[in-house]
Formats: sequence, structure tokens, C-alpha cells
Amino acid sequence: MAHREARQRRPSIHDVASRAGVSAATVSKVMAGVTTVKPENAQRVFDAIEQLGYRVDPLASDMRRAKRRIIGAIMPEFESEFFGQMVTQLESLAEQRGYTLVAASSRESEEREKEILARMHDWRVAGVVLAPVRNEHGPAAAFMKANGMTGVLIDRVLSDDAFDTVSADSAAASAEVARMLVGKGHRHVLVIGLAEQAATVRARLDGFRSQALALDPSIRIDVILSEVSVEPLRASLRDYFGRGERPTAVYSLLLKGTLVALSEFRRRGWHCPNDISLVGFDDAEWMQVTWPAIAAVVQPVRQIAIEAMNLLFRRIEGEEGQPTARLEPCQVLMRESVGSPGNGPHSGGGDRQ
Amino acid sequence: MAHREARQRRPSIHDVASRAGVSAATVSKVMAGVTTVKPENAQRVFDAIEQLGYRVDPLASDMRRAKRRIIGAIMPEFESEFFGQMVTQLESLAEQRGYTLVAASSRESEEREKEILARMHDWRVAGVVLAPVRNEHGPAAAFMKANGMTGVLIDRVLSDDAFDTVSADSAAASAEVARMLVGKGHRHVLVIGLAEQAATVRARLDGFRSQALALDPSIRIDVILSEVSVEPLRASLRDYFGRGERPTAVYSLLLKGTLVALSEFRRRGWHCPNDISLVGFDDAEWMQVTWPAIAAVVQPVRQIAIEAMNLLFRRIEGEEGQPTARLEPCQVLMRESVGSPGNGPHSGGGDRQ
DNA sequence: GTGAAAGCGCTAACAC
DNA sequence: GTGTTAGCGCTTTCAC
Repeated sequence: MAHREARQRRPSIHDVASRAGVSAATVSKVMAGVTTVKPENAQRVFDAIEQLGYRVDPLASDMRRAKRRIIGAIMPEFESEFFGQMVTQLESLAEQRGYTLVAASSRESEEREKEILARMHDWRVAGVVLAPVRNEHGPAAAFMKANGMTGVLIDRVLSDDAFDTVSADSAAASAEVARMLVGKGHRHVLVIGLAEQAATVRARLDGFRSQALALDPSIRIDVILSEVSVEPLRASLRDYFGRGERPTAVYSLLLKGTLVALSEFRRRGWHCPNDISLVGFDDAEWMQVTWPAIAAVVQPVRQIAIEAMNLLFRRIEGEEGQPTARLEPCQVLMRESVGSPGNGPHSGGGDRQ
Repeated sequence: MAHREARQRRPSIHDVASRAGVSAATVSKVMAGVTTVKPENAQRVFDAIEQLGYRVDPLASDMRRAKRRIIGAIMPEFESEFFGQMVTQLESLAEQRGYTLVAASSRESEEREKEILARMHDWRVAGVVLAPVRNEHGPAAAFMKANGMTGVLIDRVLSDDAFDTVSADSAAASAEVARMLVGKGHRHVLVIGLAEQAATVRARLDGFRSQALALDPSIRIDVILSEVSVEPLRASLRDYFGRGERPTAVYSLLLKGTLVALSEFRRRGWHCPNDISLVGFDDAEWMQVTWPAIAAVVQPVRQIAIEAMNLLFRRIEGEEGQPTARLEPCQVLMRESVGSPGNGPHSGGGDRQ
């Protein structure tokens, strides 16, 4: 590596060309790996590149090409482990194919989601991985459709007539949760979630309910779905318990719900699993270190990312055909927050920790 | 909005120009807000833009300009709340100034960090916000320096002779933690951390130690610093407690350490704060819902992001002068995990829950 | 095998 | 006031 006290203008392909005594076109060919270049010249080009520390300008390069080697990723938020991992995976997969990932957060706003998409369209990204705020029927997907963008929908989606979709198999996971809870003897379960993310929540709910009822038709399943945000959910929950409802287990359909449930338990001095059991959709690192550890459904982030990118690149490369709707299997992690009812439920919040 | 069944080529500035009956240059001027354009023509341009749904191609635009309106952000990871929030903030601040943020994760690897930086350099980003894996003396900062890139260093940094730095005032926060713990009567405290992130950890450690010793010179402060990763820390901690060491409080200098401490407590059946107190650097959402809630130092993410972007843009706009080293104040959130020693320490892990 | 020429979509001088 | 010209740095025919 030559020691360049670099400042100002970086060497361009023409600098390399003149130093190697060839034309810019030849340099471009050498870099593209075209074999028809005389080995001797190729070597001189490589030498010049090395000496100058030359690197192609991806912008200029993309400018000329048909497709730009940029993938856009739109997530509802960056703050959670799930989407953090997702972006990390997507970034790495995009890189592997020589693409740059440009990630943006819609901050749980459909309006912003559409704006971001418009901006990505301006950038003429080759493809988009969209994790919609709500579901596949939002304005963002419509925008993509209307503008002929190529993309894949992930996470809060079930299936779409225009785009491939990839998400966790929530229904199957929920069914497994049902089997576990019923198996442990629970016959009164509260399910909490956010109605806004309609399709996915429905799947999780139905998966749980049908399996639970199949196992024991007399089981009682209460459901609290908050419309938009998490705070109303907290209020409803507080109200629900305040009315004297005493399910033996709570299944939260989303991470924030798990947090809310825990804090409400805490408020009442209930402990898991003696006073009540808890399972949450979505795992988090802290769940295995709390007292007790919280049982959770682990989403296959990596699988979703890999599958999404595979599908996306297939479309980018021009593959036609009906959109597919993939469901990747989850893993249910049993932990101590789930026990059998009757081992001292609601023993009165003995306040030892 | 005209209903365009968009496919293939988007309208270019020339399409707008010909439709408006002016030249491309005029369109460009109108969009740039130049006032010397005849109002009538300006109007026709606006109309054409609207009818065609025209939007500038930022790539092409940046291509021609001197500086590209792209800011690179490099974080050690995306999975934690802290960096997730940071990216969200940075993205929003960049947008406000008409820039696009391209975020990348170095995945805690200095080697990868340098590669990413090289790629950002290829992109000719206007500036970089770098949260280094280790500290300001790593290869990434050196690369930036050698290539005359403009940037700001954040988080795991103290000060630098080439770049502005912004980080949380760990020392002051740690001093406050010391005041609190000593104030509660703790005279034997274990501090845990990662040695790799040298400078910041030192600052936190020194801040704590000097304040604690100032308050009570006889206080005993044990320190466990794992070299590189968190797992050895767990082993050391297990060993430490296994030897029969019984501090009345633990101060973890990093989030993962807090998790490790909790899980080790748990393994031994200890509960906070009765058996041992715990404070961690870095807050997380779950910490307020566990039993008990975990006391934590909250980093001023937003302030750091704002300050970093201010400094960065000032440099981008050509401001010269000595690099500054900013420290933003933290907030110490007292929660139930901290109590007074002697209220039943090590009472023997009564295994309720 | 290689280079000249054209041009991706835009903006900035500089004429007119 | 506005259009012409000349690129930004690259890739891609298409002659030679």
C-alpha cells in the first residue's frame, strides 16, 4: 500500500488508466474481470490501482448501470433486539452480494413509512425489504406497487398478491404455547396484544385459540387487544385485574405487552409462576436473567432475513411468477415464568422481592 | 397528483424541462429556489413537476456537487437499545438537514470497522459519525485521519487530537453512583467491566473510585475487568463469589455486565437488594419491570446525537479550529435494586420464585 | 485486445 | 432571465 497523504480529489479511473498506459475502458474491463485483456496490460492496471490506492466510486458506477446496487430496508423501529438483529443480518447479506444496505426507521408511522419509500424510490434502489408498521395493506406497499418497485415484505405480514412475504410462523408457535399451557393445567388464560397489527396478531390469536379449544373446549380465553399503542393496553390490563379477573396464565402477543404484563404483576405483588404464569411472543436477552426467567417465543430472525434476501434478489434478477408467502418456524423457549396453576396462585403478594 | 402507471424510466429533469418549455438548467434553478426566474416560467415548471411526479435523483445530484449529502454512521452493534436509539436520532437529524444517513454495524470488530470506513470513503460521504469498537485510537479513526475525512467520534471515546468527540460524562455519573452507594452504607463494592473499552471504562472506574474513597478512605473496592468479551467476565464473577467474597453492592460498568451479574445472583439464589445491591451503567426498558427494578445510569442519547451532528455539520461547512471533547451529563436512576446493607444480606437464597 | 465516444441525471459557469 | 456547454466518474457499445 502506497502511503498517500490523501486530501481532496481521489484518483479516478482515468488516473489509473494513464498511469497504466491504457484507456479508462480497459481499466474498467480489468476490474470487471473480463478475460480478453492482455495479461501484461492487466498486470499494469493492477499495479497502478495498487500504487494509487484506487477504488471505484460506487455512486458513479451505479449511475451508469441499469440497476443500482443499493437495497433499502425499512423497519418500524431500531430500538428492539428483534429489528436490531434483523438489520444486522440484512446488512450482512446485502454486503455479501456487493450491495449496500440503507436502513431507515419508520418510527411506527405509516405516513413516515411512505415518505421513506418515496425517498428510496428516488434513490432508485434495486429492491426494498419492508417491515410494515401495520400490515401488507398499508400505503407503503401500495406505493411500491404503484411505482413498480421490487420488494419483499417481512414480519407483520401474512401474504400479498404483489410481493413475496416472509414472517415467523406465529400461528404454529401460538399453537405450541397453547399445548404447553393447557398441558400444564391452565384453563383460564388471558391473551393480550395490539389490534393495529391486525393480520399477524389475528394469526397468533387464532393459532392459540383453536389449539387450546381443541385440547379442552371448556377452556376460558380472555382477550385484551389495545387499538393503537401500548399505554391503553396497560390501562385495560389494570382494569381487567381490578375487576377481580384471575386467569392462571397470560400470553402476550408482543414484546411490549410482556413488559406491561410484568409491570402490572409487579404492581399487584404477584410473582411468576406461583401467582400467575407468563409467556411472551418475542424473546429478549434479559428474559433469561430475571427472576424468574420469562418463557418466550423466539422468532427465527436469521432465517427470515436469509429467506427475504433470497426472494428479493431472485426478483431483482428478473424472476417472474406468483408471489410466495413464507412462514419460518419459531422456537418456544420454556422458562420458569410458566408453572402449573394451583401451586399457590394469588397467595397475596408476599412482598419478598 | 397525476396517476402514473409508473414502470421503467422515471421522468428526468429534461422531461420536466421540455414539458414546461424551458431548459433543464432553468428547472434546476427553480428547484433550487433561485429567485431570478420569471414567475410565469417558474409556475410552468412547478406544474410540469407535479404532472410528471418528478423528483430529483439524489445520486445524480450528488454526483455533480462537490459534497455528497450522505452521512455515514458506524455503530458497534444494532441490537442494543442504546445504539438503536442513537441511530434513530442520527437518522432524524441527518434528514432534517436534507442528508441521508447510511448506518453500518461494525459488529464489535475493529477490522470490520476499518473496512466499513473505507467503503464510506468510497461513497465520498460528507461526514462520519463513528462510535468506535474500542476507543479513539483504533484503526478506524486513523484511517479517517489519513484520508482527510471529516467526522465525529462518539460514545467510547474521551478526546482526540483530530476529531471532535462526544460522549456521556461517565466519570461524573460514576461519582454520583459512588455517593449513593456510600450514602446507603455500602463499604464493600464490586465493580465489573470490560477492559477492552479502555478509556471509557477507566473514566467510569476512576470516577467511582475517587469519589468513594473521598467519602470513606476505608471503603473496599474490588474490580473485575474482563479483557475482551463478556463470557470471561461471567467466569471471573462466578469464581469471585465462589471464593466467598461478599460485597454488599455491585456496580456494573456496562449493560451486558449487569445482565451477567443478575444471572449470577440468580444462580446463587441471591435477591436484590436484600442479599446484594446492583447498579448498572446503561438503562434499558426492561429494568423497570423486573422484580426488583434495576437502578441504572441513563445515558443522554439524544443530547449526544444532537451535539455530534452539530459539530459534524459545522466541520462539513468548513469550520476550522481545535477539536472539542464534549461530555454530556447522565442521569442516575435509583431503583429498588439498591438498598442498605445489613437488611438481611446473604440470608441464604430463599427460593421463592 | 483496445480505445473513442456516448451518456446515466444532474448542476454550475458562463454566455447571450 | 435563460439556455448552452461542460462535466461529476464511471460503464458500455462499437468500431478498429
